[in-house]
Amino acid sequence: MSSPKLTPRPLAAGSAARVCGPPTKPLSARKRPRQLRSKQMVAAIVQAAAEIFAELGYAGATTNKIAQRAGVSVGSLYQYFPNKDCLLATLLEQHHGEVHAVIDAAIDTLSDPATPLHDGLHQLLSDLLALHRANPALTKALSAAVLRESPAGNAAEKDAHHGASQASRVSALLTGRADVRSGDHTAMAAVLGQTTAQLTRWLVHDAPPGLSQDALLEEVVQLLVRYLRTEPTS
Amino acid sequence: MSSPKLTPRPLAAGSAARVCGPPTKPLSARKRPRQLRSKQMVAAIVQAAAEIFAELGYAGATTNKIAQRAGVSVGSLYQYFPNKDCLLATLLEQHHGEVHAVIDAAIDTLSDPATPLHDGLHQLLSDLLALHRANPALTKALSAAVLRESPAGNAAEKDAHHGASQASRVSALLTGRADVRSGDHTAMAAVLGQTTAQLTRWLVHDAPPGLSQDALLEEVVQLLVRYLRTEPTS
Amino acid sequence: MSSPKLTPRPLAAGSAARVCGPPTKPLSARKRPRQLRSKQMVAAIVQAAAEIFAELGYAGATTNKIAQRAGVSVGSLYQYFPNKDCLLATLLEQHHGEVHAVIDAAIDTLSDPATPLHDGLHQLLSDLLALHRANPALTKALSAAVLRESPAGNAAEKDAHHGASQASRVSALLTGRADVRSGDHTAMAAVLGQTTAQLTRWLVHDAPPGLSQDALLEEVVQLLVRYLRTEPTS
Amino acid sequence: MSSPKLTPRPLAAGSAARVCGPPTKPLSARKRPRQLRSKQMVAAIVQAAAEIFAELGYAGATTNKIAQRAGVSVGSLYQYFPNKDCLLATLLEQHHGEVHAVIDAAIDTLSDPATPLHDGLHQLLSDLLALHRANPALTKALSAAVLRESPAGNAAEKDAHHGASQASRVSALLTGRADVRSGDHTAMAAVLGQTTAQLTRWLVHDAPPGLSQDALLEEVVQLLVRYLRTEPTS
DNA sequence: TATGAATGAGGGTTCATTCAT
DNA sequence: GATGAATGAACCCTCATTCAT
Repeated sequence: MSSPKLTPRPLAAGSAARVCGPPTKPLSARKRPRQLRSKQMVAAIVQAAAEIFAELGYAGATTNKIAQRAGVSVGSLYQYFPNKDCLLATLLEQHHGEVHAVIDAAIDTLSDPATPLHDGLHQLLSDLLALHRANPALTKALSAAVLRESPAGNAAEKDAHHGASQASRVSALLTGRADVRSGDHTAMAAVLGQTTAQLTRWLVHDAPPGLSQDALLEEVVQLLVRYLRTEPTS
Repeated sequence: MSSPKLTPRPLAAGSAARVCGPPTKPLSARKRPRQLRSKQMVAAIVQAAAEIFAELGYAGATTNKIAQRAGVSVGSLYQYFPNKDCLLATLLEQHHGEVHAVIDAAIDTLSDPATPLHDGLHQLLSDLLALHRANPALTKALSAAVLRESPAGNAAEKDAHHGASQASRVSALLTGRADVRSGDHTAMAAVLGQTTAQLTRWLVHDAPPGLSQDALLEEVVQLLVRYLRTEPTS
Repeated sequence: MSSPKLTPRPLAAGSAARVCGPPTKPLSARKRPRQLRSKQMVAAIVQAAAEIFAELGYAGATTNKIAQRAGVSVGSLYQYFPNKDCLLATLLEQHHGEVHAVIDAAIDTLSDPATPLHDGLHQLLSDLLALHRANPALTKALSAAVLRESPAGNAAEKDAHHGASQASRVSALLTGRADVRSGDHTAMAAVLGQTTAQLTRWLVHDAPPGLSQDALLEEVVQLLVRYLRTEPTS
Repeated sequence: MSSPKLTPRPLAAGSAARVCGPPTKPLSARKRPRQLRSKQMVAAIVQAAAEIFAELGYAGATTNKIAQRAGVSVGSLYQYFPNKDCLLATLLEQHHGEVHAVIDAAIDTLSDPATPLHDGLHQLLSDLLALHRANPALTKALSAAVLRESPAGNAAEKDAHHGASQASRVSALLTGRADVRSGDHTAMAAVLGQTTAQLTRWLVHDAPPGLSQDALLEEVVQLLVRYLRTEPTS
C-alpha cells in the first residue's frame, strides 16, 4: 500500500495479479449448505456495495461501510473480494452483463427485416433507459469509476471483449438490412454503439430540464435512424 | 489515498459553502504589485494542478504534490484555493471556457447560410478534438472527476448556465438555417450538443483501434448532418 | 490495494528502497529555529521509540503508541521516519555507535603494550555491560529485532562495515602485542569479537541466578585472556 | 502481520495461563485409533510450523498458512495448539531436546578421562553445528523468536530447568577431570555453556566471510580448551 | 472431532487541512 | 502574505481466534 498502495503495493500488500470477484470453485455436494451461505453472503456484499457506491461514490465508499451495510464483517468481505477494486469490478461486470443482454435482444429484434429500424432502436433505448433508471445512482457511480485509471482492468477487458463481438454482430446487421445505407459498417456500428451508450447516460443522469424525456428519447432515435437509413428518395 | 470525505474536517464555523477559485476582490492601487505576484502564483498552481491531475488522476493527486510542482508552499495553495475540489473546479471552468469558445466560433460560422452544415460541423469537431488532444490526460482526468458527486458544483452550475445560453443560440441557429429540417429545435440543440461532447471525448480517449480517426470523425459529422438536414428530395 | 494509487502499494506496504532515518539536509541560517524544533522532535520520537520497543518489543510497538509517547502526532513521526523499520534502524545505529565507541576505546587502551591484556579486556567488558545496563530492555528488544529477517538492512550494513574495520584493527592489535600468542589473528579477532558481544548480552539479560555478576565477568575475562595469551612458561 | 498482542482477545474466563503443546492426556483403549490420528496430525502441524517459521519468520508466519501447509484446518490446529506461541514453544522444546541430547553425549564422552578435552569439545561443537545446519532457517527463526518477550515462557522454563541439571553435570565433569584447572566450576560451566551455544549460532548464521568454517571451529575449540585446561607447565 | 467460514480489533500509513512562525 | 511542519481522522487490509455445522 500495499501499503496500501497503489496498484502495486509492495504493496504493498495487495498484489497486482490478484484475480477479482467471488471465487466460483466447484464443490462437493457435501458443501452445499456452506455454498448456499456463501452465495447469500456474496450477494449481500455485492448489494451493499452497490448501495454504498451509489450513495457515496467509489472514493467515498469504504470497505468497512460496505461490510456493515451487508451485515457482515470486513474480514468476510475480504474473504470474497480481495480488495475494494474487485467489488467495483463485480458490479461493473454485472452491469455490463445486463447491458449486453439488452443489446443482444435488440440485435435479434433488428435482425428481423420486418422490424422497422425506428422501432428496434426505440426499443433498445427504452430498455437501456429502464436499466439505468432501475438504479440511477449506482450507474452514475459506476460510470464515474470506470474512468479512473485502471479500475479493475479485468472487468474492462471482459467488457471490451464482449463489446467487440457485439460490434461485429451489429456491423453484420447493418450490412444485412436493406434499409441501411451502405458505408463503412464497422465504423458506423462503433458510432452507433457509443452514441447509444453515451446519450442513454445523459438522458438518465443529466437530462436537460424543461424537455420531456419522451421527446428527447424520440430525438435520439431520430439521430440514429437518420444516420443509418438509406436516403429516402422521392 | 484518502477518499474525498464528504464531511472531512469539522467545518469551520460559518463556512457553509465556501466559494471556489482564486479570489477576485477589488483592491487598492497600492496592492498592484502583490496583485501581480498573486496572479503568477495562481497561474503556477493551476498549471501544476493540471499536470498532476493529468498524471495521477484526481484521487491520486495530493495538494502537497501540486504545491510542490508549482514551486509554492501548501499554505499558499490553500490561500487561493480553499480546498482540493476548487482546484478541480478552476480547471474545469477553464476547460469549459475553451470549449465554449470553440462552440461560439462554430455558431458564428454556421450562422452564415453560405457555410455548408457539413463543413461547419466538421470544423467544430476538429477544433474540439484539437482541444482535447492538446492535453488528453488532463481532459480525461477532468471527465472522470466531474462525474464524482458534488465535484465543485460551482463550476458545474456556471457551465450549465453558459451552456444554456449557448443552447438557445444553437436552437436559433437551427431555426434560421434553411437546410435544417423543422422540428423541436430546442431538443435538437440539446441532442446535438451532447452528441458532440460525448463523441469527441470518445474519439480522443477511447477510439476503437483499427479504425482511422479521420474516418470516424467523418462518421460523426455524418451522424450530425443527417440528423439535422432536411430530407434531400430527388 | 487499495485506492486508486498509481504507484501502488504494496507496497506492499512500505517499499524496500526507502531510505531511513531523519533527514539531515543542509539548511539556511533562516531555518535555525525550525531546525531546532525538528531536532527536538526527532529526539523525542527516538526516545519514545526506545521506550516503547523496550516495553513491548518491536512487534508489539505501534507507530501510534510511539507518536503518542513522544507527544507528537503520527503524521509528524512519518515526516521524519518513513516507516516503522526506520525507527528501529535509527535506534540500532545509535546503539552500534555507542558499542563501537567503547570498542575503539578498548582498542586504544590495549594498543599500549603497558596495559595488561587482562585489564584492557576487563575494562572493555565492564564498559559494554554498563552500556547494556543503561537500558537493558531496549538492548534486549534491539537484539531480538535484528534477528528478524531484513529489519533495516541499512543499519545492518553500516554496522557490518564499521565492524569490519574494527576487526582488522583488533587483528593488528593482536599481532602487535607480545603477550598474544601467534596464530590466525584474523580468525582470533572474529572469535574475540563475537564472544565479547554474545557473552555481554548474556550477562545482562540472562545471567544465571546464584552466581555473582562480578565473578562471571571475571570468568569471561579469563576466557578471553587465556584464549589470547602466549602460554605462560615456567 | 499483526503484532503479538500481549492481550489479544479478551481472555476466555479462567484461562489465565493456557498450557502449551499437544495435550498428552491419558486415554481409554477405545480411543487408540483417534490417538493415532492425533499423533499424525500434531506431527504434521509441527512440521508445517517448522517450515513456515523457517520461511517467513515467527512474525510472518500465520496460523492459517501453517494449517494449510499441514493439510489440516485451522480449527484442528487450534485444537492441539491453543495459540500461535504454543507452536513456537513446541518447536523450541523439540530443538532444545536435540541440543541437550548432543550435550549429554558430549558430557558422557568427556566423562571418560581418556578423552582429550580438545577432542570432546570438538566433537560437541561439530555435532551442534550439524544440528543447526540441518535446518539453519528454522534455528535462526527460533533464535529470533526466543528473544521476543514472553514467547512461551513455558518452553523457556522447561529448558532452563533441564539446562540447570546439565550445568551441574558439566560442573561435576570439570571437577572430575584432572586436565581442567581448578576454579569456580559452576561459573565455568555456565560460561562454557553459553559460549558454546552462542558461538555455534554465530558460526552457522553469521559466519564472517573469508574465513574457513573449519578454521573458525578450531578457534572456538581453542577458546574453550584454553579456558578450561590447567596451565601447561614446562 | 474436524472443518473453514466468519469475526473484528488493530496495524501501518496517507493526506487534506491548519497555524505558528 | 508565505511557509511548511504539524495534525489526526480515516483508510484498506491482516490474521489470531472462534464457533456453527
